Amino acid sequence: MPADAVVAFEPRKTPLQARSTVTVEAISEATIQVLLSHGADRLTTTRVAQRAGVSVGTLYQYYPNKQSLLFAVLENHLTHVMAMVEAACQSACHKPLAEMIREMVEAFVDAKIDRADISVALYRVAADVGGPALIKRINQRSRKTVEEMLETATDIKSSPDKFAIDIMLSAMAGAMRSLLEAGLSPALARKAREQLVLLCLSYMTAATAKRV
Amino acid sequence: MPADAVVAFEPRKTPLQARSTVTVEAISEATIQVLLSHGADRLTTTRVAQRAGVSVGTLYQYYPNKQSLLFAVLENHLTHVMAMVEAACQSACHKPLAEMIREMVEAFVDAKIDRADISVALYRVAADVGGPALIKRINQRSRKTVEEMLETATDIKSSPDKFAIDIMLSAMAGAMRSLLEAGLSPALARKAREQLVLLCLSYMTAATAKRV
DNA sequence: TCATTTGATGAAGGATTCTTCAGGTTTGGA
DNA sequence: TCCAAACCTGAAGAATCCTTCATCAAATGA
Repeated sequence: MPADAVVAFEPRKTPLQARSTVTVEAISEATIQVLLSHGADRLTTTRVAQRAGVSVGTLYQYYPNKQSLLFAVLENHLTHVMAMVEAACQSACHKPLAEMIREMVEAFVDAKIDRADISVALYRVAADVGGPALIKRINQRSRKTVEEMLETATDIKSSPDKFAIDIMLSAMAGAMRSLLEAGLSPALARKAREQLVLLCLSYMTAATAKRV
Repeated sequence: MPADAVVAFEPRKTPLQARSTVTVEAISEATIQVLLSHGADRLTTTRVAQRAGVSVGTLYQYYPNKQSLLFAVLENHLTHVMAMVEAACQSACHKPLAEMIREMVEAFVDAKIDRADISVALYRVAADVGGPALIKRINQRSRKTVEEMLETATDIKSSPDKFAIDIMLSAMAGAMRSLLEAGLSPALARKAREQLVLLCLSYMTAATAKRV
């Protein structure tokens, strides 16, 4: 394969019969299982197919290559976490800054902890081809969501600039990553929530104050 | 290779003659070059050797395997960044909190920006076997360094707990990573320094206040 | 029922890459 | 000068893994 080969990520074929719907579901689930039990670098298409109870050929009928498989799982996870955050941002509109931040951060932390093992497994996948671009998209969308929420805050005159929001979100995600990778007991999880809220809130407060 | 095989990271043999000293230096440098030009997943031992102007066999005389090669480069980078941070912490002892944080954060940001390309290339290496353990060690040492510095602060009664420091450091590193991966222009670099200082300082201030 | 479409199989091709080792070259000291 | 140790070479072994395709099985609908 040439160095600059273009890799397709889109599914090759969409299931029509009920039978194949079950199959793609099984493959998707098996991908996560193998990711958890063997790790990203020892995940092979044959192993995934075996775990899903189908043959490799079947796998390649729905995913053009191995990367598209991992990409699909990563996209699914990120989309899910982001949906949680978006919902929190929706419900926190027109409230004071402190409540906004708390709801948003807690939604993020809870979503991550809820799928801690998958999160950890996917941190390696995220570095693969396609991952960075996807993350960039998700980041931009997250930034926009938070930005729009902050504009409705009842107790600040002007919301912080885009750059500050980016910093906050990446700091939050980075700290969370470190915590997850270190292994997070339920006891620490509560503390983590609290501290991450404090981190984001104190920064947002400071960043906002500067512009009033 | 069995799933739980133990991989050696230590150099296989230490150079005695001047000739071989040059060789290992060339191999180490070539590893970085290949990392930058081809990326972590397209780095092969043959390519590194070729770039270094030696044969593969020579490479394997000093590094027991490919991973130890990458491990060495990663360790070198992390150690360098950490030395910068430690120096800053040293010189910031017995000063007010705000100055401490500023010096520490700026040292970190500058060190990272100074080797931005290597940093980005190594983020993928860091996820490989051996990386997590190394990072854990570095994190602990960083935490200790910052902790000791904070205890000499002239304007706070009690320093924040370990957990809060961990959060701050991982948030700082996470935000920096995101910035580096997005590509950081010199203009943005200044803004990043400033904002990361604000992030860490506002959090430390808040975390400290709670315990006084 | 039966033809057509959809789905599944898995051995084998093809490509990549790590690592070794038998044999050669260079160095440094006696 | 000469030898032993250090150093270097690179073709080949060995292992792994992605992906295809000829072939078979199942489902759909007319």
